[in-house]
Amino acid sequence: MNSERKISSAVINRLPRYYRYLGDLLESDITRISSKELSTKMNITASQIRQDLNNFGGFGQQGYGYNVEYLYNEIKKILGLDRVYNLIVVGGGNIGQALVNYTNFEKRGFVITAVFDVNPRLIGMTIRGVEVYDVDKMEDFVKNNKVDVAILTLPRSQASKVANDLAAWGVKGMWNFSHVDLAMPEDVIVENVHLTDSLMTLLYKINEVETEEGQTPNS
Amino acid sequence: MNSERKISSAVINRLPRYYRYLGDLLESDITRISSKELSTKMNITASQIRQDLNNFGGFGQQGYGYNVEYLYNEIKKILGLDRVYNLIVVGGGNIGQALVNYTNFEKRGFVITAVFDVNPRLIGMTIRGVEVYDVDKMEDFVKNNKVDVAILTLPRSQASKVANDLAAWGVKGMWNFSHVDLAMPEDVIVENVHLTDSLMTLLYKINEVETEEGQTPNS
DNA sequence: TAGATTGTTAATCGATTAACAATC
DNA sequence: TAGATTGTTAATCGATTAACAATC
Repeated sequence: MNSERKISSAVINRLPRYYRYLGDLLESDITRISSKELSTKMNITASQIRQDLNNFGGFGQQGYGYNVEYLYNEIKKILGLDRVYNLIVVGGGNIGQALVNYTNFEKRGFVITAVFDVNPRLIGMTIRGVEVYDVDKMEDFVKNNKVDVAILTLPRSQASKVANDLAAWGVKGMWNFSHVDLAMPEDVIVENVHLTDSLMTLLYKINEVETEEGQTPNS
Repeated sequence: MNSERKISSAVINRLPRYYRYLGDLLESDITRISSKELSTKMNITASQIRQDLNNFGGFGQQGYGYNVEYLYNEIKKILGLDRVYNLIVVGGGNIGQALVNYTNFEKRGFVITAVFDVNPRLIGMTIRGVEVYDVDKMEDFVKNNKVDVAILTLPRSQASKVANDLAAWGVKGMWNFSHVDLAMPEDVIVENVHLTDSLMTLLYKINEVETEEGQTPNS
């Protein structure tokens, strides 16, 4: 609640996973869970769970564990999921369109309000009710509508310039699917989704396993 | 080259980024680079670069630095990118289709050979030349064609069962876009792309910055 | 009350950074 | 040769795990 010390990225990255598991428990009508039980389900240590949660407060009770619904809602608040966010998609290609069509986002309160592209064949179209505008309308749009996050799904060559513009116009969050690293002012947050990199690490690990097996017959 | 000790995930996750920067340098006709220069470009320490690379061998030369083209090709080999991989997409929805349409994959040697879905309206269709089959044809396909990686872009409810089947049929790599954690045998590698989780951590950080600013006027 | 389980401090482990001798 | 920069060892830092007193 009070920002006593900075929470490490490692912890933050685990929060959505806790949130998901607690949501599942809630759906299974489980009302309480101990860090021990949750640790078994999630394949992490109970110690880590308790340490992680205690960064944000004491949500449990000795001898009892955690109330699932209460903890779920607390994590929801911590993640800031108790309100709606407005997002725009910049780059109406494959991935941009797929994200607009992903209906689960809306259910969670992530609302895509506009798509921007340079392609005249896309401009004026509507994707699941969301209009595609010419990028030259973007400045106006961003300045006249609350935009929490820009989803960058445009070619590498254009991403940096566009991100700089958006940051200058006040957008504080960049969800970056473009295959470049963005240099942003420190009050602008960038979260990268580098799909190609992700696939490459998978391939590395597949080959690593194959090599190991070749060398030491029984793992 | 020889698997003396296990390389940590932290290192592996950085390899694609090195590869990308070296590729960019190569395109700019830069022939040599020191760890110092590269560290400035990449915003990491020179020490980390040298440590990372030395997990795989000594690719540099004292007093000179690293030959860009040589290092680029070495990392390419380390990542296993010197050959072609066959992938299948399981779940022909938005994201599945977007990945099939993403032409950059093919250029890198990631070839999508088939899409599987349950939806009769998709089955028989062709996406950029790739046929969509009924999932009940999947076992045959996997057993008769080399499939390096299955891209899982199906609903949460079905993902675990399908992944288990695929693993049983010999698929060693799962690129998992479904919002569940998969429990696989240890010779099967899972790389998760949990888009919702990624967006949630972004939102957390945006709110964190706003709070800080509210409390301490000048950062 | 006794048992269970938290919150938290201390110990361990691993990853990053610094330092420097080796050497191109 | 002198200067530069690596490869590698040692020091530091941070994150994870273990332990246990507090307490429901």
